[in-house]
Amino acid sequence: MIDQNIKIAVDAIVFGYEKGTLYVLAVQQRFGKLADRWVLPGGFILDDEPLITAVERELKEEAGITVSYLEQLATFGDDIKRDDRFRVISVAYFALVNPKNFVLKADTDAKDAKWFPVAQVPTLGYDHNEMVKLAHQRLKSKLTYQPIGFDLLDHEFLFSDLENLYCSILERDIDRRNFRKKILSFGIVKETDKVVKIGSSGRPGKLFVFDKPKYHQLLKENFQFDIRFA
Amino acid sequence: MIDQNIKIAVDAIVFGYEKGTLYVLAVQQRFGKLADRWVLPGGFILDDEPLITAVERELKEEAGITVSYLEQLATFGDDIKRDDRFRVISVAYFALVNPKNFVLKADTDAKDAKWFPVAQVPTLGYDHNEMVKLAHQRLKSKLTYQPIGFDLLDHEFLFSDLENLYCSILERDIDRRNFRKKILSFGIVKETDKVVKIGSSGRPGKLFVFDKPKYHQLLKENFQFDIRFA
DNA sequence: TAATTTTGTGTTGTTTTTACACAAATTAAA
DNA sequence: TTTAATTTGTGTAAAAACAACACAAAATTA
Repeated sequence: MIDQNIKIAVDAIVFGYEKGTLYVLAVQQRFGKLADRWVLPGGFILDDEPLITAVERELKEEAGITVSYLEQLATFGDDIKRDDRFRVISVAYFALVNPKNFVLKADTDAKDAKWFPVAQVPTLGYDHNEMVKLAHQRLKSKLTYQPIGFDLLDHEFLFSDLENLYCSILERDIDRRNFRKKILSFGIVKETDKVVKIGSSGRPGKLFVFDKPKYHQLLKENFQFDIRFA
Repeated sequence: MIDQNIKIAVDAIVFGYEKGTLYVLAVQQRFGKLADRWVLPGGFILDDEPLITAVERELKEEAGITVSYLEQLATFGDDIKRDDRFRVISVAYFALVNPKNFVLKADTDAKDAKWFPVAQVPTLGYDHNEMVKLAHQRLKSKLTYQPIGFDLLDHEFLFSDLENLYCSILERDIDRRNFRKKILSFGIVKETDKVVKIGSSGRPGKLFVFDKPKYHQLLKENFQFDIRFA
C-alpha cells in the first residue's frame, strides 16, 4: 500500500499590463508561518476539485479576479517545505488578465492583493520567484507564436497599444511600419470605425479589435501566428 | 488544517526511433486492478524523492533503461481514478532514448516492457493514451526548434538518417538538398572522416556527429535552432 | 499661428526560402 | 563483366520574406 504524505497546491502567475508596464499579481498572506509575506495567489486543492478549478477559485477568493487566459505552466516538485509536517508539490498556472477589468480585493486568506511591476517583484515566499521567472519567459516566447497579447489589452485598442505591448514585454524596438504590416497581413485584427484621441496631444487613432473567431478558423487551415524581429 | 487524500505519481512517455518508425515504451502491469494492461512506465513517488528522480527510478525498475533526454511534460490532475480509495495526480515526463542502447527488461512491478509504434499504441490504462498524444505533439513541435532529434539517433549517423527521422516524425517530405544546407549552416553537426555503407546497396555515406558543446556555446550567443519547411 | 505630438503610409535593397536534376560510388542482377 | 538499381552528394535561379528607412496628416499646447 502507498504511504505518501505529500500535499498538492496550485499557484498562479497572473500577468497584467498597463501603459507600458508589465505587472504580476501577488497576495499578502494573512495566516501561518509566512504571515505578511507576499506570495503568488494559490493554495491547496480540494480532494474532488480539478486543478484548474482550484486555481480559478483561489484567484477569486484571494484577489477577486477572473482571468481571461489560463494554462498550466509547470509543476514544482522539489525542495518545497511550505510546512514542516509534509512536502508540498505545487502545480503552477500561467494567467493573463486586463487589470482594468477588476478591482483587486483580498478576501479569504489574503490580507492584501497587489500588482507588482515584474521588474520590481519583491522576494516572495516559497519558490515563487522562480515561478515568476519561468512564467515571464513563457510569456515572452508565447507572445511570438500565439496571439495572447490581446488578453492583456482592452477589447478595442490602438495599434500603438499593441506595438508598445510587444516592445515593452519583449524589450526591443520594433519598426512601426513593419509591425503593422505583419499583424494586418494575418487578417486577425480588424479596424473599427471608431476614432479616438486618448490622453494627451497627437493625431487621433483608429481603434482595432482582435477577431478571435477568425483566428480559430485560420488555425484549422494551418495558419501559424508568428511575430519575430531581428 | 489541510485534509487531502490525493497521491502523486509520475509517468513517462519515452520515445524511441528506429528505421523510419517512432516507438513509445509501454509496460504491462503485473499487479492490481489493471493487471496485464499496458500502461506507461511510472508509479508513485516517495516522500523525499524529487519528481525527476522518481521517473528515472521507475524507468530503471520497470524497463531497465536510462533515457538520454528527459523533461517535464504536464500534470494530469483530473478524472483519474487509478484506485478507488484516493485520487491520483500524475506528473507526466517526456523522454527520448535510442532503443539500440538498451535491451528492455521488466523488473519489479512490470511483467513486460515493450516498444509500440506510435501509430499502433494499444488502449492503455488510465489516461495514458492522452499523455502519449500530448507528448507526440510536443515531440513534433520541439523537433523544429530544438536539436533533440540527435537523442534518438546513434552517436554517429548518416545525413540520410537525420533526414528520414525528420520526414517520418513530422510526416512530410523534405528536400534533401535544402535540409542538408540548413542543418550544416548551423555548424552544430560535424562531418567525421568515416565512411560507411550500411545494409543494402548504394553509394557509401559519410558519418556525422552532433556537436553538443558547440550548440551550447552558440546558445549563449543567441543562436536559435529552427527547422521549418513549407 | 507656430511648435509639438502622435498616427498613418510605400519602396527598395538584402536575405532567406523554395524548387529543381544530374553525376559519383557502390551493390545486385543479368 | 556489363548493366541496372540504389543511395550519396552537390549548385543555381526565381520567389518570397524581411529590414531599413522618412515624411505628411491630424490633432493639442504654447
